[in-house]
Amino acid sequence: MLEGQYDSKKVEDKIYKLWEESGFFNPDKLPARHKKPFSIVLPPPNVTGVLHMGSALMLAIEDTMVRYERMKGKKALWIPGTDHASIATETKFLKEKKIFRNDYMNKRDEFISMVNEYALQNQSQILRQMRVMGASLDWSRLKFTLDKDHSDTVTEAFIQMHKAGIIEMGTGLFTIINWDVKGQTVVNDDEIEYQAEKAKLYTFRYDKNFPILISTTRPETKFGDTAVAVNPNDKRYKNFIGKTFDAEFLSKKLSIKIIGDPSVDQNFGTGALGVTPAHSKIDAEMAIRHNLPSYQVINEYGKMSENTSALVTGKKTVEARDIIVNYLKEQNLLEKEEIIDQNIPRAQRSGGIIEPLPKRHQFFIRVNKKIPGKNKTLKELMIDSVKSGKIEILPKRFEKTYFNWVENLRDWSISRQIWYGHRLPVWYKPPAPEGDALDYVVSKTKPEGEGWEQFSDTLDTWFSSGLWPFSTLGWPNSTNDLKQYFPTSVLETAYDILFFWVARMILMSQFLLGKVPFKTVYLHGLVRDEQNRKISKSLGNNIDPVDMISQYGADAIRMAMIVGTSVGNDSKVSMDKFKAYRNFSNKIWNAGKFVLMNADGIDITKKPKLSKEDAKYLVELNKFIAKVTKQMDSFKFYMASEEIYHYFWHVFCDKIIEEKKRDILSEDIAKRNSAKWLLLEIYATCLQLLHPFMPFITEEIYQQLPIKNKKSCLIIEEWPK
RNA sequence: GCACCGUUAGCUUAGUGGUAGAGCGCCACCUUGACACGGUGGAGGUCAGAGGUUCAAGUCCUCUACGGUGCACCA
Repeated sequence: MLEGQYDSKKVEDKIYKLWEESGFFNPDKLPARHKKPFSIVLPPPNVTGVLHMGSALMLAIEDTMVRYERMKGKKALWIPGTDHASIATETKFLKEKKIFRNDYMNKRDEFISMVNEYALQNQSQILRQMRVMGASLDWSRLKFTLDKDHSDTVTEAFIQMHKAGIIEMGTGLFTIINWDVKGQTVVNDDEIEYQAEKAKLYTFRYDKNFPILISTTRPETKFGDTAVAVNPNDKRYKNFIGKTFDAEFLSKKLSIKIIGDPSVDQNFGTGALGVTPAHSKIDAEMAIRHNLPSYQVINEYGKMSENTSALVTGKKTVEARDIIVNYLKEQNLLEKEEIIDQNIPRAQRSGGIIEPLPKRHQFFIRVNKKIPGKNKTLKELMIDSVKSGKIEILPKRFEKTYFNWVENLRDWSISRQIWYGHRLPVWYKPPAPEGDALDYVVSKTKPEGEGWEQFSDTLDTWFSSGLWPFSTLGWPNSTNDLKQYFPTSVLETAYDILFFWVARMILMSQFLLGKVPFKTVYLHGLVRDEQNRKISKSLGNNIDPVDMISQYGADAIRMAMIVGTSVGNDSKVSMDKFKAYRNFSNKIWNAGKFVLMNADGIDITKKPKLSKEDAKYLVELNKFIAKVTKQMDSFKFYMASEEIYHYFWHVFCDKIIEEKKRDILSEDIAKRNSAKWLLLEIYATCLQLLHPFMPFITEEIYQQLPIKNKKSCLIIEEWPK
C-alpha cells in the first residue's frame, strides 16, 4: 500500500531492476502487439567525463519519445553507446594526468592502453548514470566506438570511400591544413574557434629597392612570399603586373612576382598583399592559379625554420615578429603601424594557436567531387536529403543554417596526428621519400611482403561518429536489425553538433547506403542556469544530474527539464523547478493513496452506470487524451507534459476528487460506485499519460493498482485512447 | 559583412489573425479525514518601440533599439 510521502530513493533502483528483468527494453522481447519498428540511436556521450545536464536533457527527451512509442504499440528500439572521442579524450587525459605524449614516443601501445583505461572508467560511470535517469535503453545492444565491430566498420567505410576516389591524399605543398601547434595535430575548419583581438597591421617594403608597399599582420611569414598580389583594376599597380623583382627581406633572398588577382581588396591596407602560399589557404589558392612556388618558413612547433634568416631561425613566431619589426624600423622600411581588429584562430580542444601550414600525406574527403555512378557530389547529396523532405529538421529554422553550412563546406580533413582513435588502414614502406609522392596501399590488413608499415595517423573522431546510425545496426552486414530499424525514426541531439555530427551522418549514410540515416532530426537547446549562463565547470555553476536525482528524484528532474523546453530552444534549470516537480511526484503519490483507499470492490474493466456528472467527466477525459496525444505526435513534449500536470493537479485533484468526496460518502450505492470507478479510471489513465515523462513513480504505483488482467509492467501498457 | 532567433506578469515562458494563459514566486486566509512537498481566494501585463496591412494584430509586413547565436572575412 502507498503510505507516507513519496520517497524516490526507495523506488527507483527497484523499479529499474524490474524493467531490466522484464526484458522489454529489447524490442525483440516485446509482446506480439508491438509490430511497427521505431528506432533511435542514442548520441553516444564522450567518455571524457561524467554526464552533465545537457546529457540529462537528451536522455529525458529521448526516453520520453521511446516510452511513448512503445506504449503506442511500436517495436521500440533505443540503442545505447559511448564515444571514444579521440581528440577530446586524449587532450583531456594528457591535461588531467599531466603527461606529455612525447615521453611515450616509442610506446604507442602503452600510451593507448592508459588512455583506454581512463576512458573505460568514465564509461562505466556514464552507463550507471543513464540507468539512474531511467533511460529505457536496450543494453543488449550496447556499443562503444572503439569496439572491434565498429572499428571494422570504420575501416570498411574508409576503403569504400577511397576506392571511389572520394577519400584522397592531399598534395602536401599546396594543401594548407590547420595545424594545432599545442595539440600537435591537424584539425578541421569547424574545430577552430575565433577570438576577436586587437592586432597591429604593418605597412612596409621588403627592402629599400622594392617598388611596392605591402601590409600584413604577420611579418614573420613574409620569408615565404613568392608574389605580391594586387587587384588587376588597381591603377596604382597596373604596370607592375607580370614583372618579377628580386628582394632581400632581412638576409633572406626572395623572388617576388607581381600578380593581378581579383580577390584582392583595393581598399585594404595598400591594396597590395604579399602572397605566402605555404602559410595561408587563400594564398595557396592564388599560387595554384598563378603557378607560383611555395616555401614553408614556420615549422610544426610554431617556430621559424632555417629557410628564413639567421636573425630569427628557431625563434617562436611572435618573437620573430618583434625582431623583424625592429629591423624594418632601423632600416626605415616600416611605413605605418596601425591597430586593427582581428580574429585569432585557436583549436577548440587544446586552445592552441592554429598555424596554417602545408603538410604531406594527409587524407581528405572530397565534398565537391562527383561520386562515380551517381553523378552527384557529397555536398549535393547532403543538400538533397533535406531539401527533398526525406529528412525533416526540427525546428525548421535550422534547415537554413544547415544549407548555409553545407554550401560553404570545404574538403573534410580526416587525418589526425593523435594516437587514441581509429588508425588509418593505409600502409607504406618507410622511409617516405622526399616530396609528395608516396606509394601506399589501402587495406584492412598488412599487405603481403616485407617492410610494410601502417600510417601512424588516426581518423577524425567524427568520421567514426558519422557511421553510428548504421554501424550500431550491423552494417556492412545485412542484418535483421538493419533491415528493420534503418533508416532510424528520429535523431535527437543538441543543436550545437548539427554540423559536426548530424551533417556527417547524412554524408556517410548517403554515400555508403544510398539512404538518409533518419527521418526526423529533433534538436534540443543548451541547458543554462537561473542567470541564463551556460553551464560549465569554469563558471562553477555545474549541476550534477545524479546529485539532483538523489535529492528530488529522477522523475522530478526529468519533468523539470522537459516542461517549458520547446524544440530548439535553450532551457533553464533551477532548484525551484526541481522542487516543484518533486512536489508534483508527491501529489501523484497522495492522490493515489486516496484513490486506492476508495477502490475496494471496484473492477475497472466493468464500467458501472455512471452518474450524469461522472459521465461528463469521462467525456472530458477522453477529449483531454486526444489533445495530449496530438501534442505527443507532433513532438510538443513541453506542452503535453504541462497539460497533464495541469489536468492532474488542478482538474482531477482539486476539482474532481474534492467533488467526489461527497459521492463516496453518499448513501446511494450507484452514486458511490460511479464515483469510485471514475476516480480509479482517471487516475489509472493519468499514470499512463504521465509514464513517458515520469516513469518511476508511475510504474511503482501501477504495480499496486487493483486492476484485473493488467500488464506486467506499465511500460508495455497501451497508450490511452 | 550576411543570416537566423529572441524581446509577453517579479522570474521562466505558452500563445502561428478573433475578448491576454500557465508554472514558480508574492499577498491574505485555512493545521478540513490523500497531500502544508497541501487547500481556498487574490494582486500583478499600454504583449520592446514606431509605422503599415486588416472589420480585427502579441500573432502578418517594414523599419528601429536591445540581447543572443551561426556563418563568412580576417592582408
